[in-house]
Amino acid sequence: MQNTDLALLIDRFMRRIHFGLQSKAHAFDTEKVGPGGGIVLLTLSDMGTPGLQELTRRVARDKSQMTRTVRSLEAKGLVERQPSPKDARVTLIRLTPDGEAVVKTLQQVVAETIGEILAPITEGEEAALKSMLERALIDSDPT
Amino acid sequence: MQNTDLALLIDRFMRRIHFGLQSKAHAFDTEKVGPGGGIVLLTLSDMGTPGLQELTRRVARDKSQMTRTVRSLEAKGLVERQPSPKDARVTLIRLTPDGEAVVKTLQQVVAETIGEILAPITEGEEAALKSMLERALIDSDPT
DNA sequence: TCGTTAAGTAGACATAATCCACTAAATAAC
DNA sequence: GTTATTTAGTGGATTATGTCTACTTAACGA
Repeated sequence: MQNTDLALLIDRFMRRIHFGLQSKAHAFDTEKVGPGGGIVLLTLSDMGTPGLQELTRRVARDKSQMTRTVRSLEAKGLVERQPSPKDARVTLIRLTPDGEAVVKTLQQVVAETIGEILAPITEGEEAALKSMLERALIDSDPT
Repeated sequence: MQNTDLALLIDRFMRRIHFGLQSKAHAFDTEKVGPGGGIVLLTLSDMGTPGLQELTRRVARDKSQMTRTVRSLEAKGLVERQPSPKDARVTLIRLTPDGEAVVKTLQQVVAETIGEILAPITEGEEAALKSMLERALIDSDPT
């Protein structure tokens, strides 16, 4: 039941990834999207065309923060926003072609970085890890 | 090689933990230590009496940030600082009895929170998860 | 002893989190 | 149908974190 160390490990792991990416950032983050924007872009490529609220929940950020992040991405031409035809309250967000291109680069660099960190882990274990996280996160909507 | 989603999963997982803890914070964070301070306290209970630099590397933060965090914990009487007898440059940091007490509470709440999130995961898998993270983080000193 | 490296501190600035109040649209209650 | 009540999104204000640089003091190697 002593799961505290797991939290610490996960924290260190996240920071390790963050660090690895940052050390390469100058080489690929040409749009100066930053970690926050990067996660949003990657998540968008996963979700398609969500509303802002949906997106916010998925990445577990604050609404207003997400508004600002998306605006900044929009200003860079990486995402588009348009009102939903079904519900005039919601704004649908989607990657532009430029955004897609950035996502591709991001995916490569992220995969490479994680690959380095997970070098001592077998592929089977890695798959197991993904599976665990997916199950743990399914409908764990912390609203 | 498409490890991008793993990074996203890990990010969401961290945020999920963060969120879970925060929703309970008012009930247990009586010292208003915050997430940053909490991680430092837990790490200290793991390390014993490290120097500030050691501690900094372990939690992967910035030196100067750590100085401030530790100072604030010291002001709350949760940690003690004393110069190392071996090297006059280093300041050793250690939990006070009050700090230990806070750590116990933290450990309980963290374990509980993670337990909730990891409910769909078997104990065996959880152990495997820890083992993986430990191996991945061993001497991955991103200095 | 001198130059260099390491530990810690402090300042300044940028980014991100957090809280709260507000508008507008949808939906539920009568 | 008109009035509450949610829900989506925005904006402001404040605080917390991250990041970079510069500086002090001590250790250490030549």
